[in-house]
Amino acid sequence: MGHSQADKARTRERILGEAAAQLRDRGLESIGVARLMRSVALTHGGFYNHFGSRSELLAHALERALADGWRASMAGAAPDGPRGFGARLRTFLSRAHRDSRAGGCAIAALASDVARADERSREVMSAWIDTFVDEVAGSLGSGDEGDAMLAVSAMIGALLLSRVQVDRPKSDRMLKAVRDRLTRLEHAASRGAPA
Amino acid sequence: MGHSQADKARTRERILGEAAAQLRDRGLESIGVARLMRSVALTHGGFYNHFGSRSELLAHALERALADGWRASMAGAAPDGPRGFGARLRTFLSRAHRDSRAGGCAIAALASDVARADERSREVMSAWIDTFVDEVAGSLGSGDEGDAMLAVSAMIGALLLSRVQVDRPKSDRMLKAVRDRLTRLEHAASRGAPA
DNA sequence: TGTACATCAGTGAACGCGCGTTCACTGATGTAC
DNA sequence: TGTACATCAGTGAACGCGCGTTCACTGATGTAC
Repeated sequence: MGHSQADKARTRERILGEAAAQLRDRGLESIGVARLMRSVALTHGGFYNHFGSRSELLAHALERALADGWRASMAGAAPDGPRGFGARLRTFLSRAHRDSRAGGCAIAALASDVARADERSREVMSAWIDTFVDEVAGSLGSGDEGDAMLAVSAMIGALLLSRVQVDRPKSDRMLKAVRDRLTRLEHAASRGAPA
Repeated sequence: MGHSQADKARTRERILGEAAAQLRDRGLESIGVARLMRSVALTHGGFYNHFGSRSELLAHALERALADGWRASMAGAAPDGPRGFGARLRTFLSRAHRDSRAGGCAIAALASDVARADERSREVMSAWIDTFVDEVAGSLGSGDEGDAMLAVSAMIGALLLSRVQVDRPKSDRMLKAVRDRLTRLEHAASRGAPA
C-alpha cells in the first residue's frame, strides 16, 4: 500500500463511499469509526488522517449519500438526456428500489433521521428536496410547484411505507397504486389541469 | 413512595409513556435505560422490575408510540364520532403537527427507522399503516384503497419533508400544497372519480 | 542513475466514558395473628 | 386494633464492553544531492 497523495485521496473516497452506503442502509446513528474502517480493510487509527472527527465524516457522508442516492434513483439506467415523469415514477416506485435501501434515494432512507437532526443536516437535505421538487415540476407538463410537491411527498411516503410493510402483496399494491395515480397527475397537468 | 401493585403499574406506565414520547422525538436508537429512568425520576436499577431488557421495552414502547400518535394525529381535538377526510387532513398536515414530533404521528416520526428494523417492529407498524389506509379509505367517498394509499403516502411524506425543510415558507407551502390537492382527491372521489 | 533522508498514511495499544445488565441492600407496604 | 413479619419496588455500586479519540511507531514514498 502506497503513501502518495493520489493513494490518500483514493482511501478517503473509499471511506466516504462506504459511509454513504451504510448511512442509507442503516441510518445516521449506525456509523462507528472502528466498524467503518474495518469495512474498508483499514484500522481505526488512520481514520483521523482523513477526517477531523466522526461528526465531520457524518456531515460529508450525508452529502455524499444524497448525491449518490439522487443519481441512482432519478438518473436511472439511461444517463443520456432528460426522461419523462412516467419513467422516473416507474424507477422510483419500483420493487427494486424498495428492496435496495443502500443503493437508493437517501431522502427516503434518512428522512425521519434528518427531521430530528441539527440544522446543518436539515439544510443539506433541504437543498435536495428542492432539487427533487424542481426536477419533478419540470417533468410535469404544468411546471406547477404544488403538483410537484404532492408527487414528491407521495413518492417518498410510498417508498417508505412499502419498505415497512411486511405483507408483500400489500407493499406491492402500495407502490402500484401511487405510481398509477401520480401518472394520472401528469396527464391531467399536461392537458391543462382540470379540477 | 408506595410499593403496592397499583403503584408498580403506575410506574410502568410512566416509563412506557415517556419512552414512547422520546421514541417519537428522537428515534429508535435514542433510548438509553439510565437516561430514560432519570427522566421519570428513578434510578436505572429499578428498570428491570418492569421490563426484561432494553429491547423488550423498545418493542412495547413502539406499540405505545404508534397508538398514542394515532390518537393525537387522527382523533384530533374532538373525540366524538367520525370526522371527515378534510378535517383529518387539516389536522395532520398542520404546522402544529409538523412542529410537535414528540406528540405527533409515530409512523412519520419513525418510518425510516422502522424500514430498517427487524421484522417484528415492521409488523407492528404495518398494522397501523393498514389502519391508517382503511380509515382514510372509509372517509373518502369512494372507499377506494388505492386512493387512500396515495393520500396516506402523501400525508406521511409531506409531514416528513416539511420537518426537514429549513426554509419555513417553503415548508408551509409543502403542507398547504399537499393539503389542497388531497382535498380535491376527496371531491373527485365523492363525485365519482373523473380521470 | 544511485544513495540518504524527510514525510506521512496506516498501525495498534491505550485512554476515559457511557452503555446494558446484575445484585446485595433498604425500607415502606400488605398480611397473619 | 396492635404487633411481627414477608414481600418486593426502588437504590446505587459494580461488571464487561464498545465507543470516539490520541499517540508513539513503522515503513513505503517522493525528494535532494
